[in-house]
Amino acid sequence: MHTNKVRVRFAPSPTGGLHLGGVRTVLYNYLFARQHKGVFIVRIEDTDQSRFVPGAEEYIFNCLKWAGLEPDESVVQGGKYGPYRQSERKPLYRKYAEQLVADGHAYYAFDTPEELDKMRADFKTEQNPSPQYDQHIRGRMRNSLTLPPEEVKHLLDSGAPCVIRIKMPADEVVSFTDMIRGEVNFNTSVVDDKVLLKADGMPTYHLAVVADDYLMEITHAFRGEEWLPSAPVHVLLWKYLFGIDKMPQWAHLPLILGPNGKLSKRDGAKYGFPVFAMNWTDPKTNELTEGFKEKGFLPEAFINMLALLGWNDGTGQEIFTKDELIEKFSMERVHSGGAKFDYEKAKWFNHEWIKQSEPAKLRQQVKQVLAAKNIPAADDLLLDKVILLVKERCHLLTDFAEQAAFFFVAPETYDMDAVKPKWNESKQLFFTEIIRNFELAIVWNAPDLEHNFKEIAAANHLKPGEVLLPFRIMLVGGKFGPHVFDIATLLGKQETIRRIKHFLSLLQ
RNA sequence: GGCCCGUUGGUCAAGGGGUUAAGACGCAUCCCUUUCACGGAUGAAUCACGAGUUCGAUUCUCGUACGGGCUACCA
Repeated sequence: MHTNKVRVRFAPSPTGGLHLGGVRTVLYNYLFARQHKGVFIVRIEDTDQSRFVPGAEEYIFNCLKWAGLEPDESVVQGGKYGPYRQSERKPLYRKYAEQLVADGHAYYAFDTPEELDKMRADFKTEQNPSPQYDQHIRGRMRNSLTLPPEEVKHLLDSGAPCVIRIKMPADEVVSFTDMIRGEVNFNTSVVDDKVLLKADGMPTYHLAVVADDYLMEITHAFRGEEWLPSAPVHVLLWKYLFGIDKMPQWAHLPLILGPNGKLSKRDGAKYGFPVFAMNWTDPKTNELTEGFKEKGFLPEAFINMLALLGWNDGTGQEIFTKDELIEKFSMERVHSGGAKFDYEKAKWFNHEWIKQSEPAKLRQQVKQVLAAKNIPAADDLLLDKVILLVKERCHLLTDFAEQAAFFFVAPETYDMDAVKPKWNESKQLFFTEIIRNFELAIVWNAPDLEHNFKEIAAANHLKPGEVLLPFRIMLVGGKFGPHVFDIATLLGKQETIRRIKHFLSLLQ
């Protein structure tokens, strides 16, 4: 049954938007799997039924699809290790928990939520603000370790609500080797008796992750650093249940920090930059949180940026294609320290990707951006030329709306302040002459246009600079855009003349 | 509070006993460009602090400080 094939998994709980850190975990899983010709699995961790959020699961897969990080096995792709949704695996877990009880590594606990609250309140001191259900406390609680066997049997038989807790050893050192951090040690004396199986029969993450990683033959397990403190529980579970030699290799990824510590789903919209891969609408509040996709990011750039957030190949190279990442990524070169997310740098990555993309590659996305602003761009040939001309000044795909619009529709407003104060009779004459000259033009290209333009300017005793800016405003509406003669070329003879005439009429 | 993880410029970071301590983002100035960008150039770090090991520590060890995470019948 066991193979040597690399099998990794991303195990999200479908409770809301998929944020940066989640996508990066997916990415590292994906890259690792591809590099080792292994299998990438997505397993849905939906054991907490109270946190079910409709649509969240589908949303996650949409994000993965957009990012180009689709799994080989999952609820969508299927596979031989299913079901891939833990809620559908519910019957599998109980036997492992019971086995642990039978082996003396776990016990039944009958404490009610109220009793647990009371315990926490009673034992709370300044020295110990959050008392745990651990070896010091379990002797005072209602569980199969403290209750007489007959009573335990009675409670069990009568179906009294009960959980199964791991019985942490009194004083053992649990250690394992993390692929990023090296050897990590914990003393079991300070780890609490985590619940393994909940009263509703569902496993907690702790039991589920171990059982499913075993059942799905996971060879390498990557997750966020926030899981490090509970790693000893998982290591012990592996030891008790399946043998430590079968345990996957762990890598605890450094956290991606926001301005105030760990990025959280809750604060999704409050940072001034996106944290989710794609737009997420909370089904309860109907609140929309903007995603990187909708903000105007290219998936290639998004992935590239995420890969470099915590990893680099040591050469200084920053722009990587997905294939390059697959080839060069290594878990050993992942940083151990958390990284503060820098939105400016993220935009730089996107800019780089836009600049080096062929117009045809950007065409559909740019079309969508323009369509959203009701700007028609049906002519692909024209659109491609426009994209080529303006892409270097677009950091986000949405920037194309401003940078490309005037090629398709005449400006609605003009920066009059840049023209009017310096307008005079000779400029007026110059542009009427330009119109005549353009109307007679047989060839229509940038060099000839520029040549004629400057020659006429000289004949009118005008410096080119005096009339270049007004000309730009006439065509574009503002002080921006590519070289003005390139714009006129693409606009075409009729439209260029039309815009000059129109602007001249506005000046009257 | 306890436990765990971290700490090289504002941010991402290379380097892991002897270096002028890379590079990128951002910022500033300049060049190019009679718009805006692109491109190019230049500028900015006593490697958190204190001990120790050493001929020599940014690099190794230990403390301290600071930052972060965890401390639920959530993941």
